[in-house]
Amino acid sequence: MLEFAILGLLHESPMHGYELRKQLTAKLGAFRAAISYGSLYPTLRRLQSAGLIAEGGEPATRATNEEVPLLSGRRGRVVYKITAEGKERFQELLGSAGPETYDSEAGFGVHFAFFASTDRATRLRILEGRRRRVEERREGMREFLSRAAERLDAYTLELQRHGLEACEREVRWLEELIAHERSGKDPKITSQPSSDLPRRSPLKE
Amino acid sequence: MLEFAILGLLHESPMHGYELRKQLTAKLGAFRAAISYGSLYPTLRRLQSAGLIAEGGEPATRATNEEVPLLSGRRGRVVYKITAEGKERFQELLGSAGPETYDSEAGFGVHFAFFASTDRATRLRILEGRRRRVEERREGMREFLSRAAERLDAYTLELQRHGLEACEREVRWLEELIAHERSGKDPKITSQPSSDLPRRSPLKE
DNA sequence: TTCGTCATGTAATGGGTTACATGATTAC
DNA sequence: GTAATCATGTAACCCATTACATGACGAA
Repeated sequence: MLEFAILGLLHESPMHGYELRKQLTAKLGAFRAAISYGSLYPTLRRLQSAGLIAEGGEPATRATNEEVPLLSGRRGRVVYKITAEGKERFQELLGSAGPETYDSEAGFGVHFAFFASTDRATRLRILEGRRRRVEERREGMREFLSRAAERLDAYTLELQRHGLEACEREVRWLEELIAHERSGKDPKITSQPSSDLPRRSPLKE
Repeated sequence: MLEFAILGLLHESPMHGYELRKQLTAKLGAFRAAISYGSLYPTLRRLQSAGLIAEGGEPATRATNEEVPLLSGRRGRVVYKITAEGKERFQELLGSAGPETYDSEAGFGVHFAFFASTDRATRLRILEGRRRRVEERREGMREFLSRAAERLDAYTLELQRHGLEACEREVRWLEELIAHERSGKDPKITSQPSSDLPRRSPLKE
């Protein structure tokens, strides 16, 4: 998961670890807490050893100022960039549709977060796979609820009901997204019909 | 988490490992996948070593038949029961309101699943603590969305929006539960107003 | 000069999972 | 007799976390 996310971000632009964590927190924040440095830095090491990323990228071209921040002798930032093998690996992970892609919130979430880097066919495959999983889960809970409701205490029941509702909502959400993919347009912003937030420009793909 | 859940279930009735897993899956299934035996059995060992549970309970009195299933010489089932120290520990965990109780889905979920074994004051404390956390998270996402929306691609944005919505719904849910606790009644079953599922009897407490 | 935040890292630990191994019991 | 499911367990691994340690840089 971390590997995937790091490759995905470095695919967009070179970055150092600290910045990477901030971006990660932003990109994955919807379904996951911030990752720790104790996890991030060792992973960067591992990716570097594996040849998927390398030191010495030019950090994202920020405007005109920004005169190379004179980090001569000191420990300073280590800017990483993705390598050719890294890009290959990232594409491989993007397209992979194993159970890990649908099972966990995290697995699906990371893939979704990088949907902008994939083609429509892959997006549809993943969305449909996820929908199937959530539907299975939903059916399991429904069946369980109708069979065992009388043996459960009120709180357990309420928890179950809440979980079931979450499944139902996720299925609806996925269905909208699937329909939208099929229609060939950008994912719509469903919550702010009269929002002051700017509409997205077409996806690069 | 596992420790808590095991103690909670054995508090209700003695059980062997396999059965424990099934019950666990049922009770925690709303927010968590089934736990593995590779995790369950070692934990049972640990709890036994710690003196919180002990071998040799009478499994839940099931009807009249059930002539002690002659497990004489073989490996057979190992039925565990909770000890006095175990009960003490369970009460301690039930009442504990550290960050782990609110932060993770799992931490809150386990506590909630055993709400029937707690007093109203503890329930309220936990529900309000959880609400505060989710509100914080919600605010963080709102702020982020309004600040950074134009720099995000459509999919990341949609993921963010979906996450925010989930937070908002959870807060509403918690609010209902809190109001209900304060009113002094059982948690209502909100989804099946004309359900054929039986209504719950008053909570034991 | 001190505080916040930027920035990188290590060691110990945690809390699980998967895969494997074994065997009894029940239903067909 | 054979397949499903009940039942218990171990070993290897995974993917992270927390706590700790270090230090530079900018702003008050």
